[in-house]
Amino acid sequence: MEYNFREIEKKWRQNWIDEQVYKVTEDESKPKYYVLDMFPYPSGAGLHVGHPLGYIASDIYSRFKRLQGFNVLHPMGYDAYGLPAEQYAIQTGQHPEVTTKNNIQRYREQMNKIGFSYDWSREIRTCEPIYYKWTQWAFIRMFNSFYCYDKKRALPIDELISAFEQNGTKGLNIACGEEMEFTAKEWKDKSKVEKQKILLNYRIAYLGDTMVNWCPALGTVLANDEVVNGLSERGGYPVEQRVMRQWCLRVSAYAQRLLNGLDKIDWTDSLKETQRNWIGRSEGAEMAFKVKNSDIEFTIFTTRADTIFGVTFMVLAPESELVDKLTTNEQRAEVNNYIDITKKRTERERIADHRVSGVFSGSYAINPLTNEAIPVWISDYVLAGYGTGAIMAVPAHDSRDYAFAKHFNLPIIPLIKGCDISEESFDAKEGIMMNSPVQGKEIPGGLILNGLTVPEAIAKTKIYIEEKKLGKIKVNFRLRDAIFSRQRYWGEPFPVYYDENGLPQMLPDKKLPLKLPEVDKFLPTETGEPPLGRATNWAWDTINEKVVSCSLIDNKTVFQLELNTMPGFAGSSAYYIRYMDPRNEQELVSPQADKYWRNVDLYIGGTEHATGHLIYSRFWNKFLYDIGISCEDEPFLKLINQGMIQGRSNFVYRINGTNKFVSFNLKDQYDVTPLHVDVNIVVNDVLDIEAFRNWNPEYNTAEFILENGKYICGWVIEKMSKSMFNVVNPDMIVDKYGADTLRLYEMFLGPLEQSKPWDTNGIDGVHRFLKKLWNIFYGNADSLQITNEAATPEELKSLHKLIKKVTFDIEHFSFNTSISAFMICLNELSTLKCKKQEILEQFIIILAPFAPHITEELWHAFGYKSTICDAKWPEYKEEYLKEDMVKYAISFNGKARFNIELPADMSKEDVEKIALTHENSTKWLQGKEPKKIIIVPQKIVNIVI
RNA sequence: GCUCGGAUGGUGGAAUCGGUAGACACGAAGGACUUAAAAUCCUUUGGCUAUUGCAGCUGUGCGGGUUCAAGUCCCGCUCCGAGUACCA
Repeated sequence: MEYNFREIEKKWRQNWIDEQVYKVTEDESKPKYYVLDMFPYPSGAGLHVGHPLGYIASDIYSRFKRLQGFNVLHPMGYDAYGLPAEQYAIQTGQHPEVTTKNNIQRYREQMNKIGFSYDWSREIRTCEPIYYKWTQWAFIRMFNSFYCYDKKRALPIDELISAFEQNGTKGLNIACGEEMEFTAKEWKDKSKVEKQKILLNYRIAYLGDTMVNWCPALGTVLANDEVVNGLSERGGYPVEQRVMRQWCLRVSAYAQRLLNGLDKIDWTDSLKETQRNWIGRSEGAEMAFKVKNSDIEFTIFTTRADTIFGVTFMVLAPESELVDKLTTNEQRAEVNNYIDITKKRTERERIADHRVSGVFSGSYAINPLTNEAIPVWISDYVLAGYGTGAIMAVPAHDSRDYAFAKHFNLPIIPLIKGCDISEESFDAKEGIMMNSPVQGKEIPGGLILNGLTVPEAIAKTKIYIEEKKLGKIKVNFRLRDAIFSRQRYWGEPFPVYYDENGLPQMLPDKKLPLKLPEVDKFLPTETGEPPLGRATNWAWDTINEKVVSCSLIDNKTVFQLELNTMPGFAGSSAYYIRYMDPRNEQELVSPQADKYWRNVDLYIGGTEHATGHLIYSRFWNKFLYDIGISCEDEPFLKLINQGMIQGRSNFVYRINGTNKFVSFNLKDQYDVTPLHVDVNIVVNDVLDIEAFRNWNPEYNTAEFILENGKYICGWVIEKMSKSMFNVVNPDMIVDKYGADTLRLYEMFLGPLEQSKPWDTNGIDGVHRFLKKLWNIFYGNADSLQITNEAATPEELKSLHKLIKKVTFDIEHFSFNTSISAFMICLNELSTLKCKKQEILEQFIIILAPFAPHITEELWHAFGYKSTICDAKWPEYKEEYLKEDMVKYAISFNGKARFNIELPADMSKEDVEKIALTHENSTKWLQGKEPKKIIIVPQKIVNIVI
């Protein structure tokens, strides 16, 4: 009987759906294991062959864990809100919901064909109200919380209000936008509106004025990656920097916890490092500088307090509020001119173009350690958003300050003995201090750093600053708060309306979800409002607590609802929690479900989410942990990044000016143009000439110059894309070879975490393996050719070697090597002509996670029901693996010379004796006495002469 | 610039604790079966030298080092990839 994979796979796909074998529920009798894939954005192009890589790996792991007796939660869903569907809607008028639904259906069909063991009853879609209700709910919780650094957690905002009422801001160590100070009395005297405004400075979800990329032509804020060279990625319109009032999440409050948490989780070092860099903790000091002839004082942040004696100027960011205060009348015109110029430059331009620019403010600051007056400059190399937006410049020991000083001819004072600063600054934190203070400028009782090493100087300066109250030790983070508003249609609406004072108010929980309204077009309004401004029913009636027509807005009881929507990461930040209890309408997750499933044990996905989703998710989870919803502080215990699958494009070579094509190895003899050719009509780099003629009418009459009767194509690795004709669709592979072959092949391609090109050149190998397996069972017969004879030691050894290897490999996510092991074992078994059920049964079980369809069919042929229900992962037994004879390599001075086979239980001394007296040994020893003999058990006997 | 990876036959890749490098697979060459093709099976396959027979040398990007023994560990480079970037 032939291996008819099409029929087998179809049959079992249906059976699994009918029997609901993948449905899981909380089961206290079994240990839980949660395996999660990063859910996809359902794009119009469908899945290509690169998408399933991680899904196959996680599926193998899930099935493996299930066979080991774990209760495995393995869900899938869709990150359904997003830009492409909205852009498509703008162009075609097609509602994004319709496009999204169609795309989801296609994704689902494609995934079903690959035989994944998802519990589809738990499917979630971020754009469905039953799901986004809880995104909105969590947002309201964040609005009603603040972050306390002392308790290291989020707390209800009411606690902050009572703290203000009792002591004002005294003694509070809490996350905020700008530092505020007031007494309890001052607080009580403030109006209700003022109080609300102050509270926004502390809420975890807050409305704040932040610098954004604003694209006037598109009428929306753009994310950094949507802006290319100062122009919008879509349409190429200019983008400007603008301060806008936006919803933000105070992610920065969690910076230290996000950093600490990395030590507790099993992620790759490189990914942890990426997150550490992104969080960017830097320890330093904040120091106050007085302005000469003024009572103004400003603070700067520095990690090099030790270089204070080398400060020769100060620099303010152009956006800093201090600029206006410190600019003197003589300099005002010049400063304003400079500010105007920098405003027009986009963030991109500033980053791309590092030319030195700046302007003198006219003011001088007083160095608190030397009492010298130093000029205050303004330059765009200082960023408003980091630290205090002001720096002390030490040109001798900072390359940017150095460039600035050289350009404007400002003094440079070297502080490290022997450093050469004629060409560039000396930035390293090493060496012995000098000029600190400069000889002859010592202040009685002042700080002296001369002769100390840099680390000693840093420590001493910090202590001095604190003692003299010149400043304080401060830890700064690069991690910034997340901007949470988008001027988009296709996203979660905010459960927010604006009251008569323009202050945001949350909708009551019981009225959630606030559903996305219908609009006539998916564009901004004529007055520049976001698309939701087009909705006619988008006002909140506070009396009847429902959405009503905008025409009823009176700003007394009926108010405007928020017009922004939430960004893409809103829905993906806590989806893994929702899978635990996806249909619960009363709670985000029931405490029972949460306590059972806890968090994700294994998360597989791409590395591109390192500084986005994986930071937001950890933040979101920590918040839910603080408010008692999630019982775990970290959401993803182990994380594996699957590599990207690149395209492998094929080329044909057309002789210029003709319709003649020359084979790859002969092309150098002609004047040719390489042309992309559809990889689907090329097999092992050999062109299917007939298919090529039919591929494009232009090539109907094409002629070919062949080598060895074949047309060989050239190839190159590039991104998988339609325009390169290198997109390979998984459906096609499933159709041609079957899902099991696709699964095995994608794993066999190479290490999971490595990026690699898709290349079907080796797919026959794994397909042959499955055919060979089938032939062991059926051969040419139509009935099973299996016996009940007892297995021989050789057969048992081959099998148990395999069990040991595959168990180890799966646990280490080394799927490519386990497939090799299957092939080796199958070859051994066919050499032994093994047809024994005892052996083959177990072979089938361990292959089941990799190739579920064929194994299910063969398992069923044994008379069992389903590997998913009645199979158990076998344990290997060392006793079967024992070798009777051990091969020793006899080596002289580390060079292996010959092999001998000796009984495994022979003592070291006897092995030594035999090795030395072996006839071949005398040749190498030449009568000399060996200096040393080293025996590595079961491997090598090394004789040192 | 900084951080983190990587470099092994014609190709994808193995070598899990420093122990006979090249498993497994593809491709290629030769052979068997077949009217023929497909499918299947067998042999060879890092390079060089030798080949009637054994065999020998060399070899994991480059240059050093440690060790009886290095693809693996240490030092110094080269190249490639990823992330990040005026973060004071």
